[in-house]
Order: sequence, then structure tokens, then C-alpha cells
Amino acid sequence: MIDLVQLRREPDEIKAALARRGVSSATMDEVIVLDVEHRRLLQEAESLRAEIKDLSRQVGEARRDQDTARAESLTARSRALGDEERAAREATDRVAASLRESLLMIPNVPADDVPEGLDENDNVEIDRWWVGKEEGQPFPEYAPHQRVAHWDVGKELGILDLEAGARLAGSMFPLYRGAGARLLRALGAFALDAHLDDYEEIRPPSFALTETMTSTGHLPKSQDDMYAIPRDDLWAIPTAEVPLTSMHRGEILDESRLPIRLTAQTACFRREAGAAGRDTRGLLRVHEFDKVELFAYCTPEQADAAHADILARAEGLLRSLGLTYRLLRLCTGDLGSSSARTIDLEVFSPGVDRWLEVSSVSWFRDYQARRANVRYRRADGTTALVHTVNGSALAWARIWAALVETYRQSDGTVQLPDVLSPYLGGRTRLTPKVS
RNA sequence: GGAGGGAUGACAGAGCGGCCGAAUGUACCGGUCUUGAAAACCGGCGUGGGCUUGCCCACCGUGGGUUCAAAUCCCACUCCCUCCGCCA
Repeated sequence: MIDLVQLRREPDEIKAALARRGVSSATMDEVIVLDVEHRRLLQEAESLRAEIKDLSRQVGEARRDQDTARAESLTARSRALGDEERAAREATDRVAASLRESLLMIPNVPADDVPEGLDENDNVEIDRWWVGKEEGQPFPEYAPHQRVAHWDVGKELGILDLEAGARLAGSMFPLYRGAGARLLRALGAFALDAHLDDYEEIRPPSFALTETMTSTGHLPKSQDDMYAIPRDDLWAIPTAEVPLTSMHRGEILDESRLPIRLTAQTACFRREAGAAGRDTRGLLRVHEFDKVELFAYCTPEQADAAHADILARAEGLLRSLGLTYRLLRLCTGDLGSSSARTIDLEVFSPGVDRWLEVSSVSWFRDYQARRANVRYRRADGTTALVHTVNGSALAWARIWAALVETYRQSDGTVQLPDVLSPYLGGRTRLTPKVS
């Protein structure tokens, strides 16, 4: 949620920044009006409250002095004020609720370096990498044997059974088998191990309460994109960012502990409402996928370095897997609602001949921390909201697809990169199932 | 799922419905003493919000209720602990 105090102090700056991502100035004016009204009512209610407290204290004194007549007259006055106070408080609460409701729907203020744009077509490519680039080799030419879509490779080798997944849970719930399932397990272990130098490994719950979802900004905005279990007030997490952001909810962290860096692999659940039929073949877009997430709570001063570190780690994994990828700076129109700045990593998958988003590295400023109420204590004793930063490293379903396409050999086998060997028991070559 | 016990500041732990935002201890910060440290002593030490910056308001697991007045009484819920049942 954005900073209301800042909105009061510099309404024009905030309005201008939010206008870049489509929030009308009329919407912001409504918020400002609600805020003014809220404070007016709050003052009214509080001064009534103060009066009642004072009268009540005097009743106590009168009782102690055995002055029954005085006590009763004071009681009568206080009782009369009580009705007024209740009405004032209810009015205050009503306005506070609608103020909060409005604030929850307002996206984060974009950073200055976020490019202008309407949708993903306006994202700006800032870098591109492929094996041998540093040695001066040109962008790779992919051979015909690499131009086979992963769903065909998967079927050929018996490592991906989309029909079985669909039978169990409907379409877009993939089922991996044999070496395909093991490859997925290997990727997770490979990535988690790579981050353990600086990041604590977490295994959080796969479900979270409405309150938790709200603190990351996923609710109320994205409720149609998530799986809900209403009987238990639970939602299936769309990313480990949700539990990690709430891990320290309501806490005041000592500055010396920052940055707190966490990594977690979880299943991620996405309803992908409205996406039916669009780029949904194979593993391009699925309802459930595994992802290793990197996350940091930090001070504002540490945020840039924390963001850069996560980005470097995600890139590092792609490079050691030998996959071609590019970096995109998301434009205002494509930026996630909670984010102030996001860099996407897209891997090139030759079989389907497209760039697939496999990581999104975002800086949230204090937007999530304000909702989740995560603060830190500075050396001078004051408190401030932390900044949160996160990124995927990486989302495995699409990496799986890019790997089997990129490394498909002319004989139809797939020769996986050596870095995965320890996690595959040395079996880096995937061959067609004989049975 | 059943029975019982509990939830108060960083921690421990008091708190007859009325100077209780909360005793006391520990921890922590500052000072005195000391060559220095420890001990002792003195002082400080929760978080938010509002405005007339000096005051006011809120918060004792959460949400309701009773009352002139609630940490304190009532109801519901959540979580933790113990026991029973069930269970990977």
C-alpha cells in the first residue's frame, strides 16, 4: 500500500507517478477526500472519548467520597455522551474501511527508471546472453533436431504425460514421469544448493490465510487468479513470495539482522483465469509448477544491492545451464501491482521458438512491508518500514521445456548439461523408453 | 474429534471493574564510581494514530457484548500446552 502521509505531503508528485500506470487523478482525489474526512471524524470521536473518560474518572472519585448525587448526575451526562460517541466511532470506522479498501486497490508508485508502456510489447530488452557470447560467437543457430516442441520430446522419451495430468486435475496440470520427474527434482536441489551461501532455506506451507494474501498485495486484486479453499479461509500460494513476505509480519527487526535473505522451493498455483487457449500448450502455461524463490528483507539503502544480487543469481543459474536468455525491464503497463521495478528473465526455447518468462525480479519498496507491517529499528532507535525484494531462481516447468528442446540431439536423445549430473545420479542422457 | 489449562511490554511475571499503558525482576541504553571491566548506585527504556507540539486517542491473543467506566465481567473464535482418540 502506498504511503498516505506522503500522499498528503506531495499529492501532485504521487498522482503524476501513478498516472503513468493508469491510475486516474480522480481516483487519488477520492482517496484524499476520504483521508480528510476520516481524520475529521477521528478527532471528533476521540475528543468525545476523552470527555467520557474524564467524566468516568470523576464518577469514581464521587463514589469514593460517598457523594451519590454528584456521581449520578455525572453518570447521566456520560451516558448521554456515550450515544454520541458510539455514532461518531461508527462513522469513523465506516470511512476508515472505505479508505482502506481504496488504498488496497492502488498499485505501487513505479520507480523513475520504469519505461512508459501499455503492455508486454513495450517492455524494454536490456540484455541478451547465449553460450559463447563472451568469446564473440553470434546468437546461436538452432538445428532442426532442436526445433521439436517439448511436449513432443516429452512424449517421445516418456517423461511428460499431459493426458494423465489432465485426467487427474484437468488440463494445464502436468504430470512428469521417470527421468522427467527426476529432472525436476534435480533442478530444485541444484538451485537451492547454489543459494545456500547467503540465503536461508525455508520450506513454508503451500496455503495461506486471506490476511497473509492481503499483506503481499495478492488480495483483493488478484483473487480470480488464485485457488481458494473458502471453508478454511485458505488460498493456494501463487508463489513463495507470499509466505516469505509474511514470515516476519508485525515484527520490528533489528537493523543489524538486515538484510534477511531467504530461499524456498514451493509449488505455485495459478488459475490463469481468462488465459484458456492462449499460449497454453505443453508447459508454456500451467496451473501448478515448482519454483525456487529468492527473497530479502532489507533497508532502503540495501535494496538496490539486494535486487542486483537476486538478478545475478537467477542469471548465474541460466548461464550454468547453458540456456539462452534475455533481460526485460518491465514497462508501466506490465508492472505487477505491488512492484516498483521489475526485471524479467526470459529463456529462449528453440522447439517452440519463443522466449519464456522464467523469473521476475522485483523491488517493492515499502509497499508490501506497509501492508504486512514489517519494520526495523535503526541505530538511532527510530523505526521504519523495511523494503522487500524478490525474484525467482527459477521457475522449473518452463526451464524443463527449454532444456529438453535446447539439448535434444540429432538422434532424438537429450543430453543434459553436466552441472546437473550430481543431481541426476550421473544420468544426464535421456533416451527413449524401451518398454 | 473429546477433556482440561493457558495467552499481559524484548523475556519472565503481577494485576479487588475506577490515576493501569500497566507493579516487579531480567535484558538493554546513558551516567556515577573504577586505570579498565565487573559489582553497586542513579536515570532511561513498547507500538501506532490525530491535531491547536503540548496534549489527546488506541492497543494486555482476535472479534463482539455488559457498564458512567473493562487487562479485569460475559459470549464467540484463534493459537499454544497436557491427556485421550485417530492418523502419514
